[in-house]
Amino acid sequence: MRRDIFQAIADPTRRAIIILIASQAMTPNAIADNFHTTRQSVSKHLRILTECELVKQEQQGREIYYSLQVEKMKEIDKWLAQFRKIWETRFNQLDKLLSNNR
Amino acid sequence: MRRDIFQAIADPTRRAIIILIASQAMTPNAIADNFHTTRQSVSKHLRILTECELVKQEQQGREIYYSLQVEKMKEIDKWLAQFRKIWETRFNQLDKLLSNNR
DNA sequence: TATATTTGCAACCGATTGGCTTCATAAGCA
DNA sequence: TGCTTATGAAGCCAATCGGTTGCAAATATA
Repeated sequence: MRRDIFQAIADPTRRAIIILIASQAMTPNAIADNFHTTRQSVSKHLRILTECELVKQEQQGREIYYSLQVEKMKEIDKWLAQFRKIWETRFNQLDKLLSNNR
Repeated sequence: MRRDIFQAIADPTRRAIIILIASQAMTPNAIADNFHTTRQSVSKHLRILTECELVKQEQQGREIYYSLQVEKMKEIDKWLAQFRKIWETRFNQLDKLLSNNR
């Protein structure tokens, strides 16, 4: 079973969950209230997000609070970095071109 | 059929293709040489990448050169931006905490 | 013109995905 | 001690995915 961060953020519901719990920890029930789907389906998404360490749990009585492990998001940022170099170079070239034609 | 950039980069082969053609345009045959898969399978990946505008084609005789539309990658960067804010804030809080304990 | 090369597309197939229902477990509450 | 609430796990199912083979079209080459 492939379980990497890119596959995790491929699903729109999971991306929405990530945004939802980015600023505050939430329980599965509270998260599910925000979607037109069952609590069990959200639970499955949370398991996937947990497995690739994008999310961490904190038990509090019988409730479990889920929150984003924002550090993990840097992995995507790191992957993007190699392209950022390219698009910055292209921008500079365009910039130079515009300067020469002034 | 869902066809967004996040689903496009979910597949490891597609991510490898993206990196491969990031610096130079390549034909499907040349791209397929880099993978342990058939040319048709690569062709299918290229179609998906084209459909979500991550890649553009340039016909040259009977050959078609594929290259990365690096601008499109900024969409991921834009999505990441909202989390970048959070992890920078956390870093600053940690920084402050360290300063206070100095 | 006949042949080879480059490519995309359609059809098929097994594996995976995302949702659902059902059930088991554990914690709070009357 | 029952009853309710919060949650995860298992099993089912239709849809999708990624790969394969086979074929057709267009371009280059002899």
